[in-house]
Amino acid sequence: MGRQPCCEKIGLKRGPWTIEEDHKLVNFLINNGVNCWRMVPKLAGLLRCGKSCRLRWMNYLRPDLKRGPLTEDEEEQIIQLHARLGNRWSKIAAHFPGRTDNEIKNHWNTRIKKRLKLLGLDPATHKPTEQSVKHDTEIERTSRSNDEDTSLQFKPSDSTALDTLPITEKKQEVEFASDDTIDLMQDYDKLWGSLNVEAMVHSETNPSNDYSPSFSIEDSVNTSMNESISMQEDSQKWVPSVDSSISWTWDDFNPLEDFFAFQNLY
DNA sequence: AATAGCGGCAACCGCCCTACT
DNA sequence: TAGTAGGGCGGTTGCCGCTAT
Repeated sequence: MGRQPCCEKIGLKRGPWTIEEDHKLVNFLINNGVNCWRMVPKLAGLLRCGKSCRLRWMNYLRPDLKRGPLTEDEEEQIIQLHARLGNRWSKIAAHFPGRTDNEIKNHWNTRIKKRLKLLGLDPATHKPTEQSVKHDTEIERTSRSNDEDTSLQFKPSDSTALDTLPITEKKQEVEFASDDTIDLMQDYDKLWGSLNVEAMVHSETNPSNDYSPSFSIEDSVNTSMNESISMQEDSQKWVPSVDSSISWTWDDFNPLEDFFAFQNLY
């Protein structure tokens, strides 16, 4: 006996959301908040499944979303977190206020995976591929024979990250961070430190692409782990009181322009 | 100018987890 | 304690726009 579907799919709309649907959903959530996602489409007058509404809101319409490409700094953090957490995208996303798990997952699949492969690392295991192991051994031998090139030695810059985690998560993450993983994290620092990877990747994959993040790295750096955790907690509460907590400053949010343009029609 | 190939990303699917009764 | 409903999550799909030919 299979599980019942989350909703009656017959007669429901699927595919990309229209401006009008976005407007209805945002309007409803602002005025009413959400107690039960299943009821949202009915009450908001949408021919969508409740899950679809939730997804649209969480991944696209939420006003606290940070739009724009991920910075190099964020990418590095994602790689380090992935080494500890694996494909637990929501856990990883929790460290990046304003970023969604879907966004990070997509970014991982489309860009970071390639980047790691270029570095000779298997994105799934974070272990060097066979070829690169050979290559690495060569380098290791050379650097050792050339004597103590300290520039290649690991500096544990990320060693304090775990300290800022909640105890339960800390336990979970420490369990995941095997010796192998820690070694790999050390390798990352070595690799990132010694290579101008960004330039390399872009010159190989898209020479004309001028990679320029639309916001400063400071944004993410200034957001400490503690802040991200408190925001994570806040995000559990804010939806029901959405009307009081939103400051509508979706400057870069294209659909919003359309949303307001749409609203002017009334 | 047309079109095939490719990459990025929004959205869907279905299983898992948790809270509630 | 067991059963159930509903939300959360990760994997996957398919569309759209860009680029190369």
